Amino acid sequence: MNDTLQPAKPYRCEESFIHEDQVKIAQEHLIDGLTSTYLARTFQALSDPTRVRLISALTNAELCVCDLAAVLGISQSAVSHQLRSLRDLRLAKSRREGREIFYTLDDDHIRELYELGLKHVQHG
Amino acid sequence: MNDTLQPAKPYRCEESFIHEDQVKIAQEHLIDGLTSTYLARTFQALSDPTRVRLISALTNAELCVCDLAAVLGISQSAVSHQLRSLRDLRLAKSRREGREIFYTLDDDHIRELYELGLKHVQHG
DNA sequence: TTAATATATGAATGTATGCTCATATAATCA
DNA sequence: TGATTATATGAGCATACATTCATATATTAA
Repeated sequence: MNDTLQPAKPYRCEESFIHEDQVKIAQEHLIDGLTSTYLARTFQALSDPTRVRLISALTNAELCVCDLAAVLGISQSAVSHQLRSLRDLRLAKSRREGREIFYTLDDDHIRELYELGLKHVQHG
Repeated sequence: MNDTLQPAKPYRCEESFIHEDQVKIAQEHLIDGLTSTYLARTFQALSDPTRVRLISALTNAELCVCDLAAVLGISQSAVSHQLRSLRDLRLAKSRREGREIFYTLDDDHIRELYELGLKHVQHG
């Protein structure tokens, strides 16, 4: 039959990739939905000024909730809520001593992430 | 006069720091409000699954909007909106070629941040 | 046991954000 | 020029989130 009767549809984006080679590379590095969700959550934990300040305060010291609130100048409740986020996402961990609870960064990845981000901000 | 008539107020959190030494260290590392805002915004750019996937696709390839949409399997409009966020926050940059616009990561800090975050997620 | 203190948490509220839909802009092609 | 294609963007909507307020839990002191 005559293939030309139905003109080939234009090489449009919705139907096929335009730049096959680059797309191939991109597909190899593309992360899946679940990984992207977890990764996004990690960065999300650092996406608030208050939490970033908490991280900065904890980079080299172990502090109780009360002192963290005082250092940042915000309410105890607000600090507690944010610390919970940091704890849930394994960015910070806590230790009880009597009626106080002391917080530190969970591991060195966090400090590295924080410092790398800071470098980016201060460099631009 | 007798100092004991007015009992010294308890060493409460609202009035003074409890752990002076740790507080001092924390204060030295505490970042100011403006810096924390900028830093938080940078992380915020990475705090969404779609944007993280865009970053992952761009780690080793330069892609046009259309191919990015196809690779991620989402609408062109959604991609454009997210690319704008990435551009505004200097995580990605664009280059026009005819009617196509190609995106790449803005600099190596971004790739490093992404890879460090990924390491954290995959390690836990 | 009662009071005081440190921390956590649920509800409410205002604000931000991500997507979709429709449309605008910009570049190429016929 | 008019049609097509690639990308950008504004409005609208539904959802998520950060803070505050009130209150609960847990530990120590009296």
